[in-house]
Amino acid sequence: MTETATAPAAATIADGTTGSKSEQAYQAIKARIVEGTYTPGYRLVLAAIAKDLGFSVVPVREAIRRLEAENLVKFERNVGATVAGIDPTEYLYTMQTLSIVEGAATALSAPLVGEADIARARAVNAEMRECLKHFDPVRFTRLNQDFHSVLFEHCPNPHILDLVHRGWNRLASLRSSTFRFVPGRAHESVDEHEALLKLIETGADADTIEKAARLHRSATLDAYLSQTNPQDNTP
Amino acid sequence: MTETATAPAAATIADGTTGSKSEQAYQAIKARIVEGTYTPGYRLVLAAIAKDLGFSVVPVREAIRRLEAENLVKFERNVGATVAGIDPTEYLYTMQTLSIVEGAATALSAPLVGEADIARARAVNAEMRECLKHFDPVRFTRLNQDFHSVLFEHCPNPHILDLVHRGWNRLASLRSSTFRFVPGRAHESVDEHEALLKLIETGADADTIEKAARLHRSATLDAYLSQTNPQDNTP
DNA sequence: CCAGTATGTTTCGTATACGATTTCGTACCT
DNA sequence: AGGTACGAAATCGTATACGAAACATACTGG
Repeated sequence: MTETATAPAAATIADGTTGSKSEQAYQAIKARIVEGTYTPGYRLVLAAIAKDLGFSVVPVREAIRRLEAENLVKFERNVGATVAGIDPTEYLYTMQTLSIVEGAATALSAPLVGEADIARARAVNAEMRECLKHFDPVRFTRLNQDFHSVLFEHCPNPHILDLVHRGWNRLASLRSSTFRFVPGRAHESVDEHEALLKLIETGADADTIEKAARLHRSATLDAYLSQTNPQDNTP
Repeated sequence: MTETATAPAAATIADGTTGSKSEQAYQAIKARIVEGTYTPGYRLVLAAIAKDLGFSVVPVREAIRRLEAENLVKFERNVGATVAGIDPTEYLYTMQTLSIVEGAATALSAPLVGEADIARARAVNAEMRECLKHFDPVRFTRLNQDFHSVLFEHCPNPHILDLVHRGWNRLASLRSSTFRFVPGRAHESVDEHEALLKLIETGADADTIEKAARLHRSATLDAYLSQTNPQDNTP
């Protein structure tokens, strides 16, 4: 569930055959970024990574190029690649984009969400509510992703789904999302989750679901913004 | 206006210094795809392109990797890359995605669209109306892109804007869009353009504009679908 | 003591080379 | 005659190697 496959269909490899080294490198580096081994700003030196993974720099270069296209790393000519940290502005852009594509994905996915899915989502949300007491932002954020994954993962349009995954991946660099900064938002979030589930359960129309999902996300963004209003570094 | 820069900011190069060969290769290949020199299905042989461009295969490989991430080319392991033609299913996915992101971009862009922009858009639309008589789908499609570019290009969120560009680029492979198949749609399209302009002019709220822009696009999609309903090759 | 230049080190960019894999044509067997 | 197996050609994947650019540092002249 926490798995966030972003690779285009052709590159999706499940069995033992791990694919080309280029592909392996891509998976490996992405994993390290998403799981936090490579923190934002970390300098990705080609030779070092190549040696570490055990093959030459060429596959590593290709992998990094792909990660660049996904905006997971920032690449500068003749200088090198660094893990793309998210400054407040980037965070805003990413969240706004995600609110739109995830809203759409959730709406498109809704008719295909079965009772079992609803139950699972509700279970996750219960865990989140439980988690509110001994508040752990990292765990809470992971559950949050699990919850939403259930709702949008059935989206029949793979392009949109891919965009949603990419958005979440970018956010994964900050381990704890907004909730670390705006703990109050966590409570509201859990409640909105339940409301969203009710909408899907009762078969509300697509537009209503889309709006709800979008608002749910942009509310998180707004909470963050009103928290950190003094900052304003436009790029 | 017809320019569709998709490259990430860092790679945007305007002056004579054309940047790395990798970058040059990327630009060159993309240009050939978009302008139709490489038609869908065209087989991109590394060595051939490298020789043609005058440098080795390594930069070409990287370029193709980037194009793959943009879904402009399809890449198959140990087989090679081909220009990603768009089959009906892909067309559907792309148009649906575009309807969503372009709708959002247009809405976000609307408050920043000035009178000059409106005038320009209206001029383009007049040309389109003119073009309806001696109908030329290719020209019409290009004007169509110009028109919409004016409306969404001010979108303050670069991520969303990038997604819109990518969508248009993918569609660029089919030179003439839907209008070749459903000429009747062209008339409606021109009328809807005017309606959209009125909405923006009068400062309609974001939601209204977004819906109008989205519907405008999905109507084109629907026209195409009802035209070619017998086909149904799910991937 | 500071500024500007020279030098050295790190890291990237690209070319070349060779092994691996697929594809296609042809000959052979049934 | 049709299908299968083998082999050659084409093409990709990766390693290695070397030149070029950027960054850090030390040195010299004012």
